[in-house]
Amino acid sequence: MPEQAVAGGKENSVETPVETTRERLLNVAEQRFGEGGYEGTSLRAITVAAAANIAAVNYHFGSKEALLRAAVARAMAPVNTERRRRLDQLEAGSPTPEQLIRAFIEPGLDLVLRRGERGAVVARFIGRIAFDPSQRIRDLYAAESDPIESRYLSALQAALPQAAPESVAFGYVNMLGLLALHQSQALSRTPGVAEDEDPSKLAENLIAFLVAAFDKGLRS
Amino acid sequence: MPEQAVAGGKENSVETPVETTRERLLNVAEQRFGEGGYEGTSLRAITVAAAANIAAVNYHFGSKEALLRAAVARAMAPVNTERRRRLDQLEAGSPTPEQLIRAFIEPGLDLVLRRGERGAVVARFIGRIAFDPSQRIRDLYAAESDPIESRYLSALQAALPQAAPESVAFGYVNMLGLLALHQSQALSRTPGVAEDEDPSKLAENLIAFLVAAFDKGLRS
DNA sequence: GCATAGTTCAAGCGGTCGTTTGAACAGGAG
DNA sequence: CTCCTGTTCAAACGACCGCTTGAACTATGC
Repeated sequence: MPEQAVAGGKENSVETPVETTRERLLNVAEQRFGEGGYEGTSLRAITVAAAANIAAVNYHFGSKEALLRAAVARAMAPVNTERRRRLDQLEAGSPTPEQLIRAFIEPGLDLVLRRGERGAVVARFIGRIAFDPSQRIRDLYAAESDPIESRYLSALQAALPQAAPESVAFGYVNMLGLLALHQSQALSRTPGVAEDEDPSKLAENLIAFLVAAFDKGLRS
Repeated sequence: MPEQAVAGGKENSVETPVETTRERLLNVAEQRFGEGGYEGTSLRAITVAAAANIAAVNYHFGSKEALLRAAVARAMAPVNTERRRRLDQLEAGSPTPEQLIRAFIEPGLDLVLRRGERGAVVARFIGRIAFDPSQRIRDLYAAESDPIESRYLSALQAALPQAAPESVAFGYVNMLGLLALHQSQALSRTPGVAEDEDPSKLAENLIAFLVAAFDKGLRS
């Protein structure tokens, strides 16, 4: 069984980008959980595809749900980092609704759709988990993006002073839902749809759609 | 075991609205599948809650998936009927985008949210199945609403002659997604949100949101 | 009464689930 | 070499899965 040196030790003279069992498990978990959902995917299916023993899951993570939690955390980390960075930057001035919407959507779609097959797998995974049938799984995703949520809401409210707070919250929920929808549709190309060929078109169209709805579609 | 007369025979002199085993199974299936998803809900959990034997599922429906199929068909029937009725009516003239959006959203939210607890259960069930993690389950929902889809798309295109066909399709997908989102959130009241108290407000807000997005947010 | 068709039942089928176990294996430190 | 720690392994655990069986029960038609 070809395995490599452990992470704790000193690195080899040349960087060897061999995946550890832990990384392989997370990669396959992203792919399978995003494809069949949490309940619909067995640990055995994951470990076989990751060329790992079944017990490796419990050794590295502790349980199936802990594996999912780790996968969600890893997938969301760069998205959250980028969102925080953009929010920090925007909060210096008086951002428009479009700037805020862009700061929310683009890290979710660009960061993730522009990176080829692997990025699309991550996108689908995030989108599916965010709307998993089970409340417990959804909470797991919510916990991961919770800290940013309140910052966005108050920034949006400031950018839309004429809109009622419930309307801003309503718009935010819709923005979140549509982002998750298009993330979860990554990898499921429907022939003839323009967005499939150019992911950046999808982001622009979604942003335009949301900007119009926020500007004209929220009651005072 | 208190059971009632069979449907095949003559009715009693007074109408006895006692549910058959078949109906109880469908009712509980709506509730549980909408709560835990298809994979996350066992037949045993359903049959226990329906006070039925587990073999009753296979006797009345044939399999777990066939039970789901029957539940989806029954839940969608009145929504589809109402949508067809409204489309027939609108296609006589030259409907505006708002009229078309209303004809799509209201049967999905009104018909289903205005009928108390039971209607909300049905709404959640439909919304969840429409975006189930498993492709096979989603197809099952799609098959149920497929015939109407093309009629809506061409009516929308006619009402928005300046918009590109891909944009109309994009807007339709978003409309479908947002409807399913708010349907699936039925029964999960978040305190302080205005729409929770008055479901008709939710429909109006969603329609206003979508109308604005369709009118100003689609590229030519 | 008796046969018949429709429905319900307890019990069990083979299979898969998430998790656990205890031994084997690897590499570094003393 | 000998510990020691971290990792992987085959095997098995009990529980639960969807589904089937064959008998019992019920109401109706003759």
